Amino acid sequence: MQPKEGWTLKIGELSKATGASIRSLRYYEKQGLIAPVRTESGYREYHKFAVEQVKTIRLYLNLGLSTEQIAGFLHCVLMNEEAFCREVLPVYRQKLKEIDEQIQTLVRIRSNLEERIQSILSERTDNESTEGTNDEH
Amino acid sequence: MQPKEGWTLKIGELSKATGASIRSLRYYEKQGLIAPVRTESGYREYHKFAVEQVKTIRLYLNLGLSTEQIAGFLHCVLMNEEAFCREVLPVYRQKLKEIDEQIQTLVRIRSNLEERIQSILSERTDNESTEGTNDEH
DNA sequence: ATTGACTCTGACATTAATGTCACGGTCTAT
DNA sequence: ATAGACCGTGACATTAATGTCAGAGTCAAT
Repeated sequence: MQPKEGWTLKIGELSKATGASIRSLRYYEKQGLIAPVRTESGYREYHKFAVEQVKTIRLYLNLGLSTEQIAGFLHCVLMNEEAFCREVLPVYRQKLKEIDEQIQTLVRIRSNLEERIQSILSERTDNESTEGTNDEH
Repeated sequence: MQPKEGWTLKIGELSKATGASIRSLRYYEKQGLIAPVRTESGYREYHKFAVEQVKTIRLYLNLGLSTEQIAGFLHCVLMNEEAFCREVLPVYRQKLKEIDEQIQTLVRIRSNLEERIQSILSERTDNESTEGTNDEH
């Protein structure tokens, strides 16, 4: 049964669509990050939006945030329940601050790295004229 | 024995100077991230540079990099063995790419968050004139 | 009705980073 | 030389995220 129009996914389909393992999807659910409904027979039924949601979750996870941290603001970011979210404003602000810090940190690392690269490059062209300056990719 | 001039640290001192636990410092060593020398009696003796090194390590760890990944380029970043580092250039470039992606992602998340905040704020002043517009900090 | 692909739950395993505890050696001051 | 603070190793525990496996139910097609 191909996902027809704007429909629901079973867990295996969602897994393939997002790259997250089935195991992980169930884990995310237990952590309160996604909430599929259930069919009569107990199968998980995911809204099509879940694809984006899960991708977002994985993205956060890759940045070193924990499911707990993510859970702290994800229902607001993902679902559009602004009304419900008013009380959550300080949380947003806090997150914003944290993200800013992370960005700063990354930028610092980035320029550090770039400096290193530059210094290697300049030393190289210094000693060995131009040999192996090719990008190997 | 206070660290006099440009001297060495024992593990406890390094721990206090960096915020990393003694346990973690030993772990970093086992992972090949730092290499203190040993006194006759077997005590670890850290160079004063180790303070910066460890801070850098923790920074990377906080960004979700593993000790293994860090080890992959840290000897180059930390020690100034550029000559030895030439072969490691592609690794640098790869990292740089990853970091750029992470930054991009974060920036995206950031503006998403900011949008949310704005929309909550505007909705609020929309409905309730000016009540509770105070920052709760 | 039977098969095969999919799903469910639950349990156990694993990896990374860290904590903690036990037991023993070291260093310094008294 | 004895105490107290520090250090060494090794073992076991823990947390987070994920893998894997077992036993059973579901669904679709034949």
